[in-house]
Amino acid sequence: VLGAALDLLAQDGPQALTMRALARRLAVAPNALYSHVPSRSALVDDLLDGLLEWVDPPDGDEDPVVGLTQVMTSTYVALTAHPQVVPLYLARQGARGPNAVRLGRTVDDLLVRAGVRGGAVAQARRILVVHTIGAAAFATSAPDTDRPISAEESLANFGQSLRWLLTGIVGTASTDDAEPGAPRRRRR
Amino acid sequence: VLGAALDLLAQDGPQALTMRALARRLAVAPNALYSHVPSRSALVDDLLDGLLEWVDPPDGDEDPVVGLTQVMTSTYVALTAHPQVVPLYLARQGARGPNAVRLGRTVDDLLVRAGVRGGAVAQARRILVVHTIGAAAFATSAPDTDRPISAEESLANFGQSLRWLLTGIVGTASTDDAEPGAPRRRRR
DNA sequence: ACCTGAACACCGTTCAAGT
DNA sequence: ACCTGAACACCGTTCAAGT
Repeated sequence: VLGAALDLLAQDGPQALTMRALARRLAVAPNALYSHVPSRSALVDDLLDGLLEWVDPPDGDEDPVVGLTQVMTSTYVALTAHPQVVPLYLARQGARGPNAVRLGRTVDDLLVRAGVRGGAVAQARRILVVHTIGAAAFATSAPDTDRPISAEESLANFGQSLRWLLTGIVGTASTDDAEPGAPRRRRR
Repeated sequence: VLGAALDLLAQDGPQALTMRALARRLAVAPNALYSHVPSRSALVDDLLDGLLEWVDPPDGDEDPVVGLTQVMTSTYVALTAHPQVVPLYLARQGARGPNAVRLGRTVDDLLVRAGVRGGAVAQARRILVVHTIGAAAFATSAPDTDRPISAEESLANFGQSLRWLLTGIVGTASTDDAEPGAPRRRRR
């Protein structure tokens, strides 16, 4: 149905995802699509939320910082796995579908378990989401002035910055209302 | 000339910035615009780089971490001051004009002065840029599930996360190849 | 240098009608 | 439920021609 839209995206880029082109690929009249999807923007929304389907939820019983690292990294990987979708994601400025909501709740839970309290939870979540989408956008964009960056490098960049952010987030929380290092289960 | 494009953007949103609408506003034929601008995408590029004109360059002799905070915050402010332009910025995935290049060099200089070395400079710059654009995008986007966020809150979010990132960046640099705190000019 | 008229090859979407 | 034909109101861009 709308899996053809993904094919079209992967093949010809986000620019080429038009209702008419999609209809052409499915060998139907352009307006036939409106029997399956209310509008082009709804189609894009479905596409975006569908991508988040592939994000692994963490096991639920490990160190919350490890869990956060897993979720955000998994999101980053899911986004960068479909480079052509990321620009659409940016144009929509984030997804609003059920998967996006579910993911937000998961992150909030982990933040709470990591010792973040009250309004800082939403703040920290927003920062993490911003950063992850932004990083995915840059990783999947054409290189500007620099030499091209490998996928491994991009992932390393992301991992590094994520570590810094998480250190800042739980560090602030723990110095405010917990023992230093308290959220961690074990020391190594 | 193309200041009318900014007016049109501010008034009717990024969606409405079309060559034909712009021509209508200027009371000329649509194709008359091609005497002033080679194409629509060139027009958008000029718009984006023009926005970066407003970023304050730091004084050049203060603490590099303070300088970085100033530059990135100024960039964030410049971006959020023109909310309608930010989506275009995202669609283009960053600017490639002269102002963008100049800004990149400024950031690199500050990073070097902060003790970051070699390949970590480009990595750190990329992270900072990603984060700043991402934060501006979220600040200027419509609220999704949450209650609306005030401009002050957004700026506070950004300042907080920027502090964390900078701590991570210079912290890593200084523990690797410098005395702890060495990049700082003075202690308070 | 800057503009116009006319045209080309596209868009998303709707409406009425068919099976 | 799913499709088609025809139409509406748009796009960006080009070409030839005018001043």
